[in-house]
Amino acid sequence: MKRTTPYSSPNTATPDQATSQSERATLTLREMLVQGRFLPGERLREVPLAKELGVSRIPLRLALERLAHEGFVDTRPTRGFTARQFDIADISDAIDLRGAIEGMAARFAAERNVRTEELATLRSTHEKMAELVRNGKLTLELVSEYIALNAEFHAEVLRLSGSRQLQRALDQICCLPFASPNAFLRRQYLAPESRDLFQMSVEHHRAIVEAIEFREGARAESLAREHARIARRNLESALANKTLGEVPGLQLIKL
Amino acid sequence: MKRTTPYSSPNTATPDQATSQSERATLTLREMLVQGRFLPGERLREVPLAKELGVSRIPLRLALERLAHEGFVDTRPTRGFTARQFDIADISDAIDLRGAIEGMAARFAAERNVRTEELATLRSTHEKMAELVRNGKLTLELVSEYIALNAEFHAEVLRLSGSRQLQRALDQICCLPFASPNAFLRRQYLAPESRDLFQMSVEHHRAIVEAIEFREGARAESLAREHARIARRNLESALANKTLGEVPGLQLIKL
DNA sequence: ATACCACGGTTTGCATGCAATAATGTCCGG
DNA sequence: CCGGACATTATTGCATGCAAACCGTGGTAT
Repeated sequence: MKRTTPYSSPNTATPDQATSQSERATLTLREMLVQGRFLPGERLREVPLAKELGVSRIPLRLALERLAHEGFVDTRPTRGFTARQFDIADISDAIDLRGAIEGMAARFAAERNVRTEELATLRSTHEKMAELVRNGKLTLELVSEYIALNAEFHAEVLRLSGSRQLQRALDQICCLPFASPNAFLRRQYLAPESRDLFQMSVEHHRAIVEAIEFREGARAESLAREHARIARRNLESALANKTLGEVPGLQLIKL
Repeated sequence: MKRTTPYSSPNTATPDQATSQSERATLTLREMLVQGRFLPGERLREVPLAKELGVSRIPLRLALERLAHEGFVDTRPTRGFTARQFDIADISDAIDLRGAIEGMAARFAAERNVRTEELATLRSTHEKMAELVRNGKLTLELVSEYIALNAEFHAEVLRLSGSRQLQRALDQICCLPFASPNAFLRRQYLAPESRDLFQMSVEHHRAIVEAIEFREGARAESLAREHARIARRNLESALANKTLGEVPGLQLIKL
């Protein structure tokens, strides 16, 4: 039950490779919740759920406890767990919150990181992304590559901030699948203004690297904040076009 | 195991009034961890710990799981839990992070809250605090009252933000006892510049209310951020004067 | 001397079953 | 016909005990 790297959020792991029953239960249940398998507010009874998941109640309970901390279920003592409902405000705010924390991370990186050569990885990741976007049309395959690089980029900024607390805070926000920086990228790929959005992202990244390099903390911070707003544009666009299907975790939104 | 109101952080509850074994275990263990009862990195073996706490391993395990999410213990699968070590950077960053989130809350309150009469509670809480500080010397008793009002004030700003996500984020940060807005107040009471710091706090609050009232989001945000820095001043001062004892959770800091 | 493996004790992970509490249905009085 | 007390069922909370994974030790082969 370790989340090894930031932004490699839990949704990427598959239940099959779980090392323990409680981990399998956690992964499967989280997936079920994200898929909207439960009605909002629906009570999750332990015995039937355990039978369905093929685990006993003890690991199931541990899984529910974790998911409660991650915000997927609510808990009332001696009255069990209920599926959590999210609304648009939750998504918007979660994205903004991520922006604020990533903003702090970028600022810390700018203010604290001294050695230029430490920026090599960040710069190289940025270059690869810029290359992808520069070279003609993005295929689905290239988008997957972009997504991986994007996760790397965000993780590297976080690493450069050197702050465990920021890391923790971001981990906890990105538990919500729709709050992660990659949440909307597959959908963005389908958007009419797709190309523009990817280009804007890359330009944001470029400027962030530059700001960190020149120790421009305030600039780095506001850039990272604004960068997160692309996700909100995608959210609005997805809502308008009813293309929520491409976005992980958006099935369980109350409209 | 519900945290009903924000800022009424877990440390206030006593293990005696726990309704379940796992809750009692959580409260007791958290207290033990905060008191520095374990060496940093020390492995927490379930059987002896359970015996010491007078509960069985199942509720203890649930407690450990929760504390892992709160950041007090680390976990490695099949290798148990270990006591977490904190350092000065963790505290500083946690305080800054709180400032950032409270800043967002203040901004949201300014940008979203429309009706003036909704500010009545906030204003009244602020007035009471101002009164306390205005009327001569703060006794220990008055400081306790101040602390309660301070929690109320911060909770009210959060409430006015209307954001569940911010609430969640703040709850999670304030799990760390030294990150809460009240963490340093008892210590601040003992500081030579005590009076000035309380006055400064009240002035911050006044300005925050004003900014919210006039919909000055950016101002509200930066005020709330700066307001949190008072805690960092207290931290530095406590470090310099070696008066860490007055600050909850500062026994477990590696210097 | 070092690397490897076998093995015993220790510790975690989990399934089962029981007790206590909450939800639900039933019956009776108004 | 409706509301409240009580009985019944359903559901959570937990203790016990067992099995598997892990760690350290010692012995053996290279």
